[in-house]
Amino acid sequence: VFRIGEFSRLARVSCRLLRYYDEIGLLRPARIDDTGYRYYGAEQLSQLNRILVLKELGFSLEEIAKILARELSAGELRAMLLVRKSDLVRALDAEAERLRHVEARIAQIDAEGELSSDDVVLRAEPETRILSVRRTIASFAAARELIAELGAAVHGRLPASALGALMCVAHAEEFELDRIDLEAGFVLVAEPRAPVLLSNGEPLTARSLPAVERMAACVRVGLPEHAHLITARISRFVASNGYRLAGPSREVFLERPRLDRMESAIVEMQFPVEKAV
Amino acid sequence: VFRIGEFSRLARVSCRLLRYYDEIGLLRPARIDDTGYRYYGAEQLSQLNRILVLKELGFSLEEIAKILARELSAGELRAMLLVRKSDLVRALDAEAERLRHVEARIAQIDAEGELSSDDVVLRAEPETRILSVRRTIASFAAARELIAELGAAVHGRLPASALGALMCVAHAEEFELDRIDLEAGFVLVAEPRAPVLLSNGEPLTARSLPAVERMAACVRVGLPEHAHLITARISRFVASNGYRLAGPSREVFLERPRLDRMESAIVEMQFPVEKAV
DNA sequence: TTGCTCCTCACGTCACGTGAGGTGGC
DNA sequence: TTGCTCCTCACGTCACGTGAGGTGGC
Repeated sequence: VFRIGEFSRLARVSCRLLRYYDEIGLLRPARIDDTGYRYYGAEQLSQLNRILVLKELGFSLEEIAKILARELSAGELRAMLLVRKSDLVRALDAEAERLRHVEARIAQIDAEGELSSDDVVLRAEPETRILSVRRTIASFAAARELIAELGAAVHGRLPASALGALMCVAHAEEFELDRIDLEAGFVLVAEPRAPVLLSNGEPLTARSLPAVERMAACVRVGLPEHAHLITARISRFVASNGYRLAGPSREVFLERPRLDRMESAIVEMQFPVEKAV
Repeated sequence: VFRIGEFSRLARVSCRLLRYYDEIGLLRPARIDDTGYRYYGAEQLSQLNRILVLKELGFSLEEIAKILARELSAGELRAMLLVRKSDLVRALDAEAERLRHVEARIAQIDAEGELSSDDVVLRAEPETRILSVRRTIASFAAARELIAELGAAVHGRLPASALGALMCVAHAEEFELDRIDLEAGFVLVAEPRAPVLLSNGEPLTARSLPAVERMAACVRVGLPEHAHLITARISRFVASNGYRLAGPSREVFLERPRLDRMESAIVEMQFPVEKAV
């Protein structure tokens, strides 16, 4: 029979852990004398090892208590293990990706002498409903006109609360300055009840932008003409972290833009990416 | 300029996070009015994204604050990233191993209909100094005699505080009941100052048992003749989790055994294992 | 006036680690 | 008596989540 100090040395755990497990009722000592000293036997060592094994498998102490009390069926245990397994697989993937990011940053310091404090974030985007038109246009000025038209079409036709941010989707595979395949529209918070028409009678289309698992995003302030700076930054991020572009890019106007002050427009540029294997 | 709610939606973080970052001085809003409302601008969005990027890389908020304040050189950053990288590699390994353990348990439930609440633990053992003799013996009774001899040799020759547990090391590759290659001795807490001799004049040897990265261990109470039950349990653990034996096994007597009551001896059986690739 | 948004506490999280201050046993 | 071991609080951890209870702005 062992006092807590020796028992903790045998089991290679801390005294605090043993007192804690006693406190929560997970592992009670065989005996506690009237001075409060805890005494453990070999039986407790087996019990403790069982607990440590289950802890290693990823169960919480609360779950372990239930398992030891045989309150869980084999089926329930199996289900818990399956959940744990898929969690582990996901965690492994995420950790491997993080490792690549860390390696990319080390390479960056080695190549450039410093860690550029980038603001390119990677995140998941859910599916989004938008109300839009798609056109091939010849200049940034034409894009600006299209946006103005959109604003006019929507004005008063839809409750302000039904509309989210203004956004553009760049569909062209190759970017040509005089032939931009552009979709422009508004994020929809609620579906429109009636068709919305442009001044030329052309209707806006409500459709879904697909969900994107990995969206590389970066905020810029300023004219669309300056977008290539951000594009370059994102490209560098994408390349150095082992991704590649995977679909049309988006520009989300975080504030409703004022056409006379586009130089202070706040835009998030978004590029869908995927692992380049 | 955005209030906290809209800003949190744009950045896809919680208001609580923004208030917390304000509280710890990591990201201050552009302006706070006299009612306490926080106002954020596009500039803050970039800052926040930088923070999120660094958080993703695994830095703590405290470290991020230092990085943003440019209090760390590129060299220091590189060093931190290297540490982070090796942590990640280790974590990946450990997670993969945990995944195999979980899979083994699922397979166990599928095969046996229940989760045996095993008490086989896996742990790292440090190098250990022991004072021992090695002999080929013909029976368990001979082993018992050897242990008795050891106890007599040590009695009074070494301070009790210098001696740890009694232990045996089973060196034989193949286990033959009548030719057991057995090493028996005591764990050394302090080196002996003078040679310690057996009754026949043979000296005990002080030597180091190598450190073992993965030691599968299980406690048993009872006669050494019953050890095969535990051995079988450990073998099953080893096989079903994708390990294989890697070196001589050990028996550690957690309590100094009384030769007349070996049936209540408390012994930890230890088997070094390695990944079976 | 009614929602909606914002505010500041303040507790909870999970499994202990780490003292502080004091007592028991040889 | 002196160490050594044990005891019970009680706070700290890390980065927020989650109410409670109340106010500001259109």
